[in-house]
Amino acid sequence: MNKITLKDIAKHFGVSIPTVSKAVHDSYEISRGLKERIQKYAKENHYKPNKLALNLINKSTRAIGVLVPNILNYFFVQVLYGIEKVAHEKGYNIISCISDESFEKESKTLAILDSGTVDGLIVSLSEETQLKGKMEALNEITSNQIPLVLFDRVSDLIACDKVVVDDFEAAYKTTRYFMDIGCKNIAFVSPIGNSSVGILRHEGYRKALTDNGYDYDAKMVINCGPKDDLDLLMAFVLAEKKIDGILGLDEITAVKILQIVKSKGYEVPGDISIIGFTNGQLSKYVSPSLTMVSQHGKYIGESAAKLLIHRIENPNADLPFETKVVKTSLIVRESTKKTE
Amino acid sequence: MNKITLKDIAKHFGVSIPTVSKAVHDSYEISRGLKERIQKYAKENHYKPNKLALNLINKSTRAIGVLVPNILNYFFVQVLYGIEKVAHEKGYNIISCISDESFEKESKTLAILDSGTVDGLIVSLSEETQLKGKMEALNEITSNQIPLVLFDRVSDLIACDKVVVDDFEAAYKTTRYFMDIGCKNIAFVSPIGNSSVGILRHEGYRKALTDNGYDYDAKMVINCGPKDDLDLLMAFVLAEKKIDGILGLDEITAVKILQIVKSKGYEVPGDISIIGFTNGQLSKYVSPSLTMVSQHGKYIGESAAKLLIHRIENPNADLPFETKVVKTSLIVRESTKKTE
DNA sequence: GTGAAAGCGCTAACAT
DNA sequence: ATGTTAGCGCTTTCAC
Repeated sequence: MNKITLKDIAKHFGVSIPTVSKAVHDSYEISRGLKERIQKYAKENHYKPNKLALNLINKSTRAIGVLVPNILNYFFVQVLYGIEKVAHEKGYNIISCISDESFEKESKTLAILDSGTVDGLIVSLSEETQLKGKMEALNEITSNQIPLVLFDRVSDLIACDKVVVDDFEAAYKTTRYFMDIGCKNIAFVSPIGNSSVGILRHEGYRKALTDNGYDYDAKMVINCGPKDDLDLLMAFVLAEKKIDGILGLDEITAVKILQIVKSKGYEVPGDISIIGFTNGQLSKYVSPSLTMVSQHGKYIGESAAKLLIHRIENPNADLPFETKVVKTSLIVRESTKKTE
Repeated sequence: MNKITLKDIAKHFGVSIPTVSKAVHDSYEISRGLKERIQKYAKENHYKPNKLALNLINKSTRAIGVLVPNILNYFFVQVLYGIEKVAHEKGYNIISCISDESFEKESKTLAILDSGTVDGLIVSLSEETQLKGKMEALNEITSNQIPLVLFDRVSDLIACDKVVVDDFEAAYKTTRYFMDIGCKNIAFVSPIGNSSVGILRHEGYRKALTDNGYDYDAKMVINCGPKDDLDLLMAFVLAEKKIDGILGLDEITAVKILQIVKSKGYEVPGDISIIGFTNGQLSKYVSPSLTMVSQHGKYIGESAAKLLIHRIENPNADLPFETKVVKTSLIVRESTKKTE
C-alpha cells in the first residue's frame, strides 16, 4: 500500500481530482456533505499533499543547503545552530552537508545541491578549496541563479553575499593585547595556514608586530597540519626563543598549547600567556581557563541565514552584494597576565 | 532569466522535448550532429535536470531527515557526523532539524518532513516528548509508511527500528566500577531525569547498589534542570553525606561537577572520584582528566543510517523491527582512583 | 532519428 | 457545486 493521493480519493468517491483538492482545502465551492465525507476519509487515510508536486509547481523547496568543512569544530556547530534558528523561524529546513575539508567532496555536494533541491545555499569553503583557488563549483551555483552566502572561509573569486569575522583586525588587536600585558615574544600557531582566515590572521599578527616596533620572526609562526606533532614543533620554538605569549588559531589548538606548555614546566600565565580563537566549550573549563577571541558563531549563522532568506524572497530586488563583518571580542580569562 | 529547461532548449533548436532529453542523456537514438549541438548548448547555458521533477517521477528524494534535541551537545554532533558519513557514501543528503527539547517544535518539524520531503527519518526524542509520552507525530510518520529509525531517546510506543545504548547496563557497570575502586557513597547527577536514557541509567545505578548490599538513598540523586543551580544542589548533598564517588550523566555535567567539587576543596580523585557519560572533547582536557563512559556516538549514527537506508532500499522486504544495542565502554582517566 | 502521448501529484483558471 | 483543461519539468513507451 503506497501513499494515498488525491487521485485515490477521487476514485473512491467517484468524483474528479480537483473536487477532492478543493474539498481538502475546505473550499466554499464544494458542498457541505461531500466536503465533510472527503475530509474525514482523507484524515483517516493519512492523506498529505505531496510536497514534491507542490515544490515542482511553486519552484521552491523551502530548504536551504548548508555546507561546512567540519562539523566536529564547535565554531561551525554554533554557526549551524544560528542558521537553524533563523531558518526555522522563517519556515525553512536546512540540508546540512559536510565537506570534511575536501575539495572533491565539496564539489560533489555542491553539484548535487545545484539542481532544484534547495532555494539557497550557505557555504564555508574547505581548506583544500581555498588553497587550490578553484571555485568552479560555486560559480556554477551563482551562475545558476541560486542565492549563495559565504561565511568565514570566503573567496574573492566568488561574487555573492558574505559574512566574515574581522580576522585581520582581531589578530591585530589580540597581538596588541599581548604587548599591553608585557609580552615581548609572541608565537603564532595555525592549524589553518592555507585558509583565508588563517592568512588574514597571520597578516594581522605580523602588522601588529611591525607597527609597534617588534620584530616579526617567521620562526615564531607554527603551521601545524592535522598529522603534525604539535608537541615537537612547540618544543623546537620554545627551545629557540624565550617565548612569553602564544596565539592559537582555534580552540583545540589553544588547549593543546596549554597542555604542552604546562607539561614543559612553564607557568601560565606567569611565564607564558595564551590566547586562542573560537570561544567554545573547552576554554572555560581547562585550568587555567583560557582567554579567547569570540567569533560569535551563532550570530554569524543568524546573519548568514537572514541575508540568504532575504535574497531568496526578493529575487528581483537586484540588491548589491554585501559583505557583513562581524566583530570579534576578547573574553579575558586566566591564561593571560593582567594588563600592566 | 530563470533556470533553463528542456523546453527552452527544444524551442531553441526547433525540436521536441523528448529529443532534447535523449540528447543530453547521450542516447544512441539521436543523430551525432544534433546531439553534439544540443549538449554544447546545454552545457553553455548551465542546464541541470530539475531534481524536483525527477523526484516526483521517482517518488524519492535521496534525502533523509534527522531530528535531534540539541545540536550543542557533542554526543548528538558525533551521531550526526556518523549519519552524514554513511548517508554521503550511499548518496543521500541529510536534512537536519533541531527540536531544542521542545515537544511543539518536534511535532511541527515532523509534520513538515512527513510529506514526501524525505525518504526516511532518524530521530532522537526531545525530553518533553518523552515526558509527555505523546507520540502522535511519530506514529503519523510510521503509519504513512515512511521508514523511521529512533536512536538514544526512544519510546516503546513507537514500532520502528531503534539504536540505543545499553544505558541500564552502562550505569550498572559504572556503579560497580565505583565500588571496585572503593567508593562507598556514590551520588548520581542527572540533567535528563525525564528522558528514557536518564531513567534507565538511574535504574541501573540503583540496581547495582542494591545488588551489592549498598543502600540506595534518593538524596544522593540530583536531578538538575537547565535553570537549576547545580552548585547549590551539590553543596547540599556534599554537606549531608561523605560522598566519594559521583556519576554525571553527560559531559558538561561531569565537568561542572569537577569544578564544583574542586572549588570546595576536595581532591579528585583523592577524596572523590568522578565519572561522566559521553566521551567528548572536554573530558580529555580538564584536569584531572575525566574518566568517561563512551557511547560511541559516531558508531550509533552510522548504525542508524545503515539501518534506515537498508529499509528505504528494501521497502517490500517486510523485515521485523530491530533494536540495536550499542555497548558503551569506560575510558579510564585521572578522575577515578586506581582499582584497589 | 525524431516526435506524440501519457503520467508523476497537484493546483489554478475556466467551463458547465 | 462539480468537472475540464492545462501545466510545473521530466522520462518512458510507442509510433512514424
